[in-house]
Amino acid sequence: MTPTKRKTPAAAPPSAKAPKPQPATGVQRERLQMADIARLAGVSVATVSRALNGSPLISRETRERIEQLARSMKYAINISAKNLRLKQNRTIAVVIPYDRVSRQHISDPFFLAMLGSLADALTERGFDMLLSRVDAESLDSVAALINSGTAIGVILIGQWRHHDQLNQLAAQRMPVVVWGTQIAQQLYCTVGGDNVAGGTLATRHLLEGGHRRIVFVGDPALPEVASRHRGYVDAHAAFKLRPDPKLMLAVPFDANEARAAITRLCEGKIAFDAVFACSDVLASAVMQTLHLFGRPVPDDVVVVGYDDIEWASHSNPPLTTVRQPIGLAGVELVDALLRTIDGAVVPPRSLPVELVVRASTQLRSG
Amino acid sequence: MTPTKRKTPAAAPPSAKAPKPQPATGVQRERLQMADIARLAGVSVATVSRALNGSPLISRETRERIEQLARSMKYAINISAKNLRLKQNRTIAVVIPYDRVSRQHISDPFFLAMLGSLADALTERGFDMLLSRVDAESLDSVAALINSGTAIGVILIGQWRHHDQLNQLAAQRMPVVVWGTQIAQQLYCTVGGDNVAGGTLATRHLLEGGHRRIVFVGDPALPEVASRHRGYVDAHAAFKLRPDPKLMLAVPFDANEARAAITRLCEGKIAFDAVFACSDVLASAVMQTLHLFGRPVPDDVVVVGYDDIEWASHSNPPLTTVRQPIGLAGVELVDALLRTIDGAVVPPRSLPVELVVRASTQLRSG
DNA sequence: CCCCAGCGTGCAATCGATTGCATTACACGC
DNA sequence: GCGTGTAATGCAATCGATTGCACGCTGGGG
Repeated sequence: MTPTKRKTPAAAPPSAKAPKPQPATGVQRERLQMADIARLAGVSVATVSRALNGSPLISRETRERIEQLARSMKYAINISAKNLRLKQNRTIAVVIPYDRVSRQHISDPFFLAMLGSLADALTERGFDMLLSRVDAESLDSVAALINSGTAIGVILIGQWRHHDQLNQLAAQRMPVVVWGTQIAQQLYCTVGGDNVAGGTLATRHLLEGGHRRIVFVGDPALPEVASRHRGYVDAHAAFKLRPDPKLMLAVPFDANEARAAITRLCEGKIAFDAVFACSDVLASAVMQTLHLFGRPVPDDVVVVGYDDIEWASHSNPPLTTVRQPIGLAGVELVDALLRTIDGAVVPPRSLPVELVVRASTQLRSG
Repeated sequence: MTPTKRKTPAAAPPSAKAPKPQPATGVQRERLQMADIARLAGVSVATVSRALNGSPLISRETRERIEQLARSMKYAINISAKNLRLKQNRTIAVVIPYDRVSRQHISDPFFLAMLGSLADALTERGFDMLLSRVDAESLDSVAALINSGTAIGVILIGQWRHHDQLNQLAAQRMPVVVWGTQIAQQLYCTVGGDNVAGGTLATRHLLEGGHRRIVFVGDPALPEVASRHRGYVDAHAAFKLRPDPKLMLAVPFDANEARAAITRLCEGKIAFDAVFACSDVLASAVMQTLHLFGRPVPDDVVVVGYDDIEWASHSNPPLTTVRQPIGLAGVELVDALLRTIDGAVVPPRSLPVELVVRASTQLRSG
């Protein structure tokens, strides 16, 4: 009958508590815990726990006393224990895949801005942000983040060419949201700028400026770029035009390749009077190369970029570009992810973009 | 005493396991746990734990069988439980303070590169990287990260003007390492590029090029900039020169302010033939402004930057700059932090920098 | 005067993994 | 045949917080 009530060592020495097993590798210092607060307050840990969590079971008086004490002792709860007990976790992983072959780090300022936006959105909702470097070829490690309980969801920045792998992740019911564009038959949720509209806006602006041979710079193998290209084609169609395929420069988001491609174009004597680049970084490379060939922007060639990174307004000349709604992006990504985690099937969402006209597309008077 | 080899629990219901208490808010899905693997393998959880941790107590045969099973079932350990039991944690917080007043996000590509470098270094050592946004004015929240056990150490990117607060943190024995420069009487550990040497290298290069009126762009209230300025003065001294105070533009790391300052200088008819900017972003703003004033780089004015972000080699003209050892930086910061966590008092460390000469300081022949 | 509702608290089980110690099986020597 | 050593494994306590249930106390109604 006696349910072996785990009897505490009869006369527990009031101060010493267990033979303290030497912290493993010093990876965590000794910390105040709930039992300490309880002892000091002359109540049980249960009461402390309830008090600090604002349970109505505890009298206001007791609660305030305990809160006061905890604060003055700078008590901070042990998150591991809490998470274990509650089977809970408030860590979201943010992943920027990187290219294994080139071992190249993503260096586009656009991504820093996105990280900042995500950090804000997550912090505001009380989540921690785990930044993770993942080989773009093996997104399996994304699954490991979830499976090990390290994070409860993943935000992937950049869809790249990993549609299939993303679908696989989603099929395993991994809570994943991707910054990218909507693709047919995708199982995962994407949030992204309205890339078709962006492409259209930029191209229409150029066409309205009287330009007819508009170079497109960007790798259409990437879904986002493909959408922008569709916008580019659509805008032409609205003018009853069809873009010359020779003006398509399929280069990845890499300034060097953009330079090389523009160089080939110039040396190939292919005529063009405008460039639509799929990122401001690419646009920068393009402008620089044009300069080398003695083709001034905007007098000879006009250029439009994409993203509206801070640099765009400082460049020489300032760059006309399609502004992505970075601030909104963070909020929407986090929102979508949290809903996914809660089991909802969240439809892809595309956010409005706008054209910011600057000097790179305005002919100087004179 | 029937010597049954390894008896399995007589008639354990093979599938059902406990009355499953409904996951709190869906914040964590139901997951495979060690007990499941143990049951499937016909051993105890203790054996599974030892096997997966490579304990020599377990026979090779058993270990391999369990490893195999765990892998095929895609078992992933529960980190919270492990951390709780081991009083351990492998999360490092990386903090980029941001300015509360301007609510401005750090947008310098240099920081993205640094983040990448840190992510690599931490991943390699098996640590998670928690990216945290912290108001630069209240670094207390840094202490909270540690106290709550969320992270075991903090890497701060940027010393800014928070020397005193950093000292306070260190005085509380918070494991903190800062990317910055060594200051007298600092209690915390810094790792940084050799800023004095960087300033000297850049300035000497300009002086050797025959330039004598060298503008300095950067806010000497920031310790790193102050060191670079010392290098700037030292280099002058080596040439038996003293820089003209009027050529000191004390602007923070903000392109707009740099533009404004250069504009004032130009409009003020103050003569200068070279600029040393304390970041490539500032250098970019400077070059653009000079262009507006019809002062070509490098023909009229030469410019040196700092950091060697990727853009520097693509700018127009390509920018001469002081290269910071980003890759090394991540490794060294992590190293220093881990040693600090282990209780060592780690001395500040400064890393070698090098001058990368490009077209922005080379007079075009012709 | 007794019973019971209701409030405030405490007890003890629980989350999932680790590990000191106990236990089992077997081999070997005397 | 028995004691003893060794190798392999299991038992159960433990990490720190949460929470269902039990319990003690108080006051009002019967």
